[in-house]
Amino acid sequence: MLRCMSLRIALLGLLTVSGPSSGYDLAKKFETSVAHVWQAGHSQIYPELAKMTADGLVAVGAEGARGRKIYSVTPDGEAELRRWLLDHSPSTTTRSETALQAFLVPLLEPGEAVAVLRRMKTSAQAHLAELEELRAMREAIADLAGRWGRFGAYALDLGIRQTRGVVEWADDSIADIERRSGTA
Amino acid sequence: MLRCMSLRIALLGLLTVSGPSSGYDLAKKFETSVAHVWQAGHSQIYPELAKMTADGLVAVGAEGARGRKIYSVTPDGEAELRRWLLDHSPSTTTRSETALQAFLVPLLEPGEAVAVLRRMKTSAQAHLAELEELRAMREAIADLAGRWGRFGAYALDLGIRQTRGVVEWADDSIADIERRSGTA
DNA sequence: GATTGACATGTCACTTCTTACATGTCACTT
DNA sequence: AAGTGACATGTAAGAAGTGACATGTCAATC
Repeated sequence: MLRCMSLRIALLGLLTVSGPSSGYDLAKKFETSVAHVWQAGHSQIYPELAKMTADGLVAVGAEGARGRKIYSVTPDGEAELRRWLLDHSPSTTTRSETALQAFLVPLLEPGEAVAVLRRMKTSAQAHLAELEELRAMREAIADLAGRWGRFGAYALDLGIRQTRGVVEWADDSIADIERRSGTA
Repeated sequence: MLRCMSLRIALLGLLTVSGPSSGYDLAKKFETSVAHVWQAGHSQIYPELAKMTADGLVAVGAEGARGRKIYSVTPDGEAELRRWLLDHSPSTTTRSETALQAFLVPLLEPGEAVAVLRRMKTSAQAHLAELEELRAMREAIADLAGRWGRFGAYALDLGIRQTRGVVEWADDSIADIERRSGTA
């Protein structure tokens, strides 16, 4: 019954920091920023912007070259975003394939389980490197990119900590399995 | 084009450790175990079990009292589960309302941002207490519940670490915002 | 002048997920 | 005998999300 707001909130936030932008621009910026915390493709973004326009949260200003529609956040949209951030307790329902593999891994033989955990560690390390590079780039251009301020910075920090946590967890779990299977 | 397997994998895993069970039993056990990593209700579980039966991954043995259908994992089902664990690299697409709030929080005034982060910390602490109690209970009955072995234990450990990470992150972020707004 | 490729916006079919509704069984109480 | 409540299995409508397809613009190259 209650509409899931996350996508529209993400778009409102992105549009707020970007200033007036086309759907195309938003979709591009989306995949290198907000997509790290809320995945969505252009086939979801375009219809959502249309609905948000109908609901008065954003408005189309000028229509630029090549049929670009330039969206801006309306006062209603700003209020909606603020309300969601201030009043909405985020739902905790999880759906993570990584966590599911972690859950099920004891069903395998110790050797196989260790192999799976090693793969998980490797991909977490790769992800970590990506995020750390992103943060390094952000810090390097911090003075130039004042426009964005700390937008996304705390989430990036959280992502880095969580991913480091996965690497450490994988190490400890591998050690645990080897200890248990060695003594068994 | 490629089917999302997570729900059927979760059910195969649960059915493997539970032994032959009814859909009802599976749904009950699901919500206190696998649901922590992959949320699903009975209205998704019953149809999925039917599809899995059609695909030969599980089979209905006896039909017990009150129309209970007792499912078991078939050799094909076991193979499917093993294959997914061994060969499938989990997709990394995230969709977390908490992380989205973390992302957008710099759009608020410092005071408001701190309030939001405090709320996030509180709910993370509550979640942490829940998970730690779950682990304490598991350890207490470890000898009796040999049936389940380490099933779910590594995921629980990961969840506890991640949730502790959120608490620490919230503390550090609050301190960061207060420092920045104090000197500004 | 034709082709290529980035720009730009959308739709469509399909799967997945959520909430609420619907139906019936059986044990135990009153 | 009737009622309550846990047991047990489903369906249905609609929202959300995915991947592929469709269409057209414009600038630069060949």
